[in-house]
Amino acid sequence: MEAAGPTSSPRLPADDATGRRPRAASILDVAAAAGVSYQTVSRVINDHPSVRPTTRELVLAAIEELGFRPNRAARVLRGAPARLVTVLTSNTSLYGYQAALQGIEEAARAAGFAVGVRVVDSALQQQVTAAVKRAIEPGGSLIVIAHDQTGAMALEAVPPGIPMAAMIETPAVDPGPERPWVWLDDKKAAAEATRYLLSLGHRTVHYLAIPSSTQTSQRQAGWRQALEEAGAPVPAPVQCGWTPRSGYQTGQGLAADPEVTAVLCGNDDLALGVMRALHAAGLSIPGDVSVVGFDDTPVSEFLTPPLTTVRLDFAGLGRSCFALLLALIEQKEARPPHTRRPEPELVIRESSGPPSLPRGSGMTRAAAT
Amino acid sequence: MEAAGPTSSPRLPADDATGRRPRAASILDVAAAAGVSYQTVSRVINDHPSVRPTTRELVLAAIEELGFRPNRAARVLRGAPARLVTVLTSNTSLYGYQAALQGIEEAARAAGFAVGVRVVDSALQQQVTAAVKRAIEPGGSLIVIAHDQTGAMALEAVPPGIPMAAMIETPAVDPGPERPWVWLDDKKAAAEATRYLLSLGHRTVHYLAIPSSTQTSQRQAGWRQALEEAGAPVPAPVQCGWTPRSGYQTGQGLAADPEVTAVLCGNDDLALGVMRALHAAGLSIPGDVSVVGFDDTPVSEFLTPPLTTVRLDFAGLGRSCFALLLALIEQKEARPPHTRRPEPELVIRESSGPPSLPRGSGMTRAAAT
DNA sequence: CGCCTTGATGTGAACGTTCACAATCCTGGC
DNA sequence: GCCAGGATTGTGAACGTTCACATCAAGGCG
Repeated sequence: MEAAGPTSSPRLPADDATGRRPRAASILDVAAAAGVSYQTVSRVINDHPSVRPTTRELVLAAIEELGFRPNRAARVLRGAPARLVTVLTSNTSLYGYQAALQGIEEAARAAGFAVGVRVVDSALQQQVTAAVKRAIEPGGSLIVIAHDQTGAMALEAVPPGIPMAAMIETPAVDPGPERPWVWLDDKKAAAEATRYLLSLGHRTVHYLAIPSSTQTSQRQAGWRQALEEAGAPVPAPVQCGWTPRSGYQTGQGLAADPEVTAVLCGNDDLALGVMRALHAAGLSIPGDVSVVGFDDTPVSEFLTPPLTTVRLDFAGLGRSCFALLLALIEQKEARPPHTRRPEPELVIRESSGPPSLPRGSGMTRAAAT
Repeated sequence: MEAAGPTSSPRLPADDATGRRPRAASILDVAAAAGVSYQTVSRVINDHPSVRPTTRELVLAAIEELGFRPNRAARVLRGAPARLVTVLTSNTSLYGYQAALQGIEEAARAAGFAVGVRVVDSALQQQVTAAVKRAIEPGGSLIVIAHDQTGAMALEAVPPGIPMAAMIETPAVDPGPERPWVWLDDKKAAAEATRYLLSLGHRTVHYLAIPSSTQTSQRQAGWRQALEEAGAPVPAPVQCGWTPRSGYQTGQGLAADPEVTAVLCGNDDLALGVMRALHAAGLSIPGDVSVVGFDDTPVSEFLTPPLTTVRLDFAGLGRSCFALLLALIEQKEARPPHTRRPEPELVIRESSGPPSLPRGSGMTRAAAT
């Protein structure tokens, strides 16, 4: 690390004798070196068919020697697509967002696209609109992560005509293939998780909601539907934030309510906070209360107890989303590829189990009816 | 979400009647609308002093009306700095990297810079060098996150002359202010955490190392130094990966070794895995083994038990790093601002406590001298 | 009153690339 | 040996911006 090595000069913009950064080699420099016209060089770097093989070799050698790389700005100025995707998101640290970004980056890199990130953190439509406008570059494209209110507003604010795809919350009705939108079907998954908890013998399941761009998310709708189909009582869903702290605060309330024996949390961070609060209140998991999360973050498997959760492949969704965008840009068939949607999957671990009624009776404390 | 709203057309690149995207307004359009020359418009958007106030108003009105925004590509082509920073990193999901990226993004956004992300995932110098070359845009700048081998290779591969700053591992000796490098001094923090554990009465502290770009990281050196100064035995450090799984696997070995009563982990994810393994082996934390991590990730406070850890402000470091880069680019005084380094801080929670010798004697099993 | 300075504005050129079109070179058929 | 016609190569222009320089009006000053 501390070896001075070959790069011993301080990294300052001005570098050579003239005090100017040495201009990068251009197509003209290559042309001169190869003894051809600049247009021939252009043809070579664009794989135009009618270049004599010997000429091509000549040019390629010159390119190699001069370390030539085409100037992206010039291409874009000329009207070429910039092979750039800017990700619009309200957050970069929450698991779902971060994993989505990772998936997009992977796919974009594989396709030779540059990736930009622009965080939009306002809740005011006007400011969001302005931020979206700033994010639009000539020749560029957009992916909007619209898992929340701000994201949905950003999606709304994207003007027509610019290549775009979006990751959205599960919609109530399929918007149809002409909308460049992808999502994970978490309604089904929420229902499955709820049915699973009911099947363990719980009388009902309480739901902790993460913020949503809609009044009631499909995640919540799936939960409700499963309860109703089973004839179980439907408790009021509890509105929470995204963070473990939010789950912790909510969990303190749940701990005091002996009716609560099973909790479905809108994400794993909430579940983590809930488990902490329950544990601190002297309740055992899953002995007294079962806790199920959403996401399957990398840590969930190693919590105490390991968390039962619905795995959501946000990285895969990000890759799909980019694939959709790419198809749109390249317009192969004018029909979006309708990429496979990664299926959510319930991962059963140790934070869920049969109830021991009345709660608290089990191994922890004496019953109190 | 599903409201068709004002944007009812499918988002396809071709949009208006001609099938071409409508060209964005240029400086010439604005000039025509305002009845001045294009150069005057250029002067207005660049805050050139000698424009008559009335003229300026005229131009600004035209800009507003046409929704004009200067074409970045054209400016860059002309030689202007692109106000673009590309973050080179080997990872986007690990906490330290992700928090650093977040900090950089915040600072960059505040300064009106666009942010690019480029993941370099090879361990081969040649491939890393090629990736770095590809990441360099005329007029652009670079931030290298060099917390690991790949990052250090990338840093090495950045040619002189392009504006760059880097986040590095704590160096053994201060490289001096002319290196545009920032870091968190985790040597001191590691020593502090180690002394803290010794002060609780532990005979020694075991260290689980995350991968490093150097043979022995300063984090590890701080641990060793604290042990030596206290005259405590120095166990062989255990090389681990980054993930909870890696910590879990290592933790299984530690659980079997009755000598181990205090473990210092290179990051919180390792600590999490270790705690899981110890717990699974029937050991109590901190009763049998104390566990201390590094990072203070958002979940650490809510683990069972809450994790004692060294808080590292990667987001703050990212902001500092960008500030350094910006100073370099703007060359105010040719002296880097020597931004304040966020200080690591030991956060004592419940995963650490006095030992109960011999291990397992305390409340868990019978003593055996 | 005319010269010089200063402020305000306009014109030409250049950044690096690709498109449209023109020019040149072959190759083969007759 | 000549010419059609494809293959190959070259020239001019344009993308949107800013720098360098020219122009023009107005004002200060001797």
